[in-house]
Amino acid sequence: MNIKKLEAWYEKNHRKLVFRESNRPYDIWVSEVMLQQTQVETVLPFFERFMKKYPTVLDLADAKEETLQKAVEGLGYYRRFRNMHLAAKIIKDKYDGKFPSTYEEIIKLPGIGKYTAGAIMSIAYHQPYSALDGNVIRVLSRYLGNDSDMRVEKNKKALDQINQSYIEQANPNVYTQAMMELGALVCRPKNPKCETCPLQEHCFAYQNDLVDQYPVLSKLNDKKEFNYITLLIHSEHGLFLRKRDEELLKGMYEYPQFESESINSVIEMLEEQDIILDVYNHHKTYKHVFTHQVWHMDVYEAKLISGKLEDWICMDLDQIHQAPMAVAHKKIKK
DNA sequence: AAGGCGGGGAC
DNA sequence: GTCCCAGCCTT
Repeated sequence: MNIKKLEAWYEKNHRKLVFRESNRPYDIWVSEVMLQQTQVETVLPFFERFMKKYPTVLDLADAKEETLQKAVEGLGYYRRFRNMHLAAKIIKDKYDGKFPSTYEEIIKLPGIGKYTAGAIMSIAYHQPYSALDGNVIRVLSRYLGNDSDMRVEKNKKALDQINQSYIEQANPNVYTQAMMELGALVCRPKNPKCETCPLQEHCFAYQNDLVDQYPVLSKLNDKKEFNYITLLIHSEHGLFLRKRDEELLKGMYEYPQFESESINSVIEMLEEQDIILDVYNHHKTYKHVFTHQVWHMDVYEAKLISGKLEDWICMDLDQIHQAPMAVAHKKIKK
């Protein structure tokens, strides 16, 4: 690979991104975790607010769980930030607040896998460690004409080793960022701009007019569909919400909902638990799509006549505004 | 090795 | 609307 040409392309064409203006490992870490599964444009405002709120790893370690969740509300994959919080506490307690500087220590931290560890090592510490994300997989599989399924771990590992051999010949800091930037700006999933690509001369896919055949990614399983009756339960002091305890959207607040297709069966089910509702309005039907699930939410408004479930929390409008809530329920609005 | 885990952007 | 994108962790 013509690494010199790649690096020159990067120096001339890369975007100016706030999280690249710092070389603190903390900043690189926070941005890379936010960038997992998430586009740069989406991350930008979150990163700036986050850094104002938690300027150092010690501020993050001392953060209140719900305040932190609220700070990342809307980014999705919230487990990332529960792990980040745990890692910050480990850095505070075990590393005296100083971000560890070896690959072996960094990859042990919760929420940091091979990619993020490689990104921190190369970008923040200028060490030659491969950081193979989706962008780099796309660039390399096209460049090399590698048509193996990149959802299969051993195929990814083969590409990772090639990437490792490249970064050892490069300026690690520039190389990692250049490959990701090339994947984002030029070697895009659709409508790649091959005519401006610094690697086109030796790119297998481009030279053979096969760019749209790469990377090869096997299909994901179908999504499971769920029908919910979702309740906006009014009482004198506000609405009832509950805090989710299951892995999906753990810790986020939601309106009580029950897996069912009819409001009447939910009313009956609650009556058996001595909860009497006056359901007075069918608000709207919402659909929310996750990676592996689809929720169909039939939303009703009700007045609570008597009783309540253990996990129902009455909140006024201000409290609801403060509570971290996933988009699935946040978009339910009157 | 496979499945769970959100949300947004392109079209 | 439909399709596409994608690291880390648990099982």
